[in-house]
Amino acid sequence: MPPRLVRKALNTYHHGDLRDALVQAAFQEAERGGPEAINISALAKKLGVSQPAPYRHFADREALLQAVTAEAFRQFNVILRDLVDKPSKQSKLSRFAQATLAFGLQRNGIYRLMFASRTMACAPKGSELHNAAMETLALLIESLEAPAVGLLRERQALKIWASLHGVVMLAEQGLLTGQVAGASREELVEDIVQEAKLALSVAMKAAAERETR
Amino acid sequence: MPPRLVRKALNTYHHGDLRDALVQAAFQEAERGGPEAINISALAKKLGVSQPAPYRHFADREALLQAVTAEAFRQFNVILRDLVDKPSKQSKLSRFAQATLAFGLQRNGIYRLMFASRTMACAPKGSELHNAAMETLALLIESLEAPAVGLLRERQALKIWASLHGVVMLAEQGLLTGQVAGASREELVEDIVQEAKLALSVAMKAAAERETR
DNA sequence: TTGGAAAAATTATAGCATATTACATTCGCA
DNA sequence: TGCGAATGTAATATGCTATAATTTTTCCAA
Repeated sequence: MPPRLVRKALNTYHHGDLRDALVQAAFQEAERGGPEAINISALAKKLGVSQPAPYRHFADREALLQAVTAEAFRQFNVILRDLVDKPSKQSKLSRFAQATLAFGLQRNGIYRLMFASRTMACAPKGSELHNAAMETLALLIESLEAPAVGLLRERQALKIWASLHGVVMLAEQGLLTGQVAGASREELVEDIVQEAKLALSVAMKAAAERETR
Repeated sequence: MPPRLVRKALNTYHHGDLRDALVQAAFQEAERGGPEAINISALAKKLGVSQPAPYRHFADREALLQAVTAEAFRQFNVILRDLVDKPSKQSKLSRFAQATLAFGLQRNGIYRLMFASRTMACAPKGSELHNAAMETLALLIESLEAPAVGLLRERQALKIWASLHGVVMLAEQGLLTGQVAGASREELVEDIVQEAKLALSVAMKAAAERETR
């Protein structure tokens, strides 16, 4: 992809790079109020163009949401990649998990766009969006730091992913009762990490025994 | 609650029981297309009343969604209650978990209304809606069939709830890759159940040892 | 260098959904 | 029976998505 040239808007008739500006502005809105907060008309006004102008760049609202979601995954994956690569006392998995929790809670509008909107559900399997999400999963699998034995790693990763996602969603819905049964949400996530590690090592051992038998 | 009298609509000016009819009709729509599919105007037309009529019974769209969501939780809790009480070979927890998965996938529109919409997130703590959700959690805790030791049970229940919710959501978003890493979604859920039982018993044993020390 | 097609805006407008206001009808009880 | 509360209607405002027809700008090829 060649870098998009940002042209100056001298005459204001042509914006310069409306497409990118729309994605950025929509991202901000979603950060505040989630997917519902993305409003084509409002964005157009904010960027100083007429209401129909955005439709030059996106077929419809959903197409804009897709672009914003893809951008969100890109940012999220960069955060996770840095975190997984960084040396640390804690395990990679623990860092991945805590970062997901933090992202899900602090940037919940964006998180919902990524994991709880129709946009993702409608993204077909080979799409850029779906691939971006699979990249997140790949990072999780990597952070397990376990050898590939059948599909044990992948399967465990999916369970962890589901657990983390569930914690974020339930917390945001106010269904994780205030004290989270005597622990913070971070402790709950740490629990999940430890249980998962245990389960994975047990499963690996069992697989190894089946092998030698 | 006294049973609501259903009056016959003779003159068609007064519907008879528009409030209830709206909730039922909205429920059907949500079952098909999720929360987004609930459309006040369309419901009014379907029920043969004018567009503003629904507003006699619900302050706004969100109020109707709340009523539908409460109804959904009631139905879900009845299903779970029957299942948990019914004698069976499988454990109560396993039945609870599989039923949640089945409900979440087969009646996904309703499920999203209950667990992935702004409606629940906005329900304050003492509200009917929040209480209905807490009743679901209580059923899960009961299905653990474990003695109360501190808040271990409750904490484990929250983790299981999160996992199940995560599996449903990821599956619906197409993020549980086709084969679910070599297993069906049901097997994945059974994994979760077994891991959780193990973790709970380990935690209980540890707690008991701390006690006697 | 310029002329014309493509790209990127604009104005105007249609359509739909939520919601409010003012008015009409029916119900049920004193 | 008659009056107030409940429930409905008609008319309308507002806001958002989206399209059509038109205008302005860009940029490339002759």
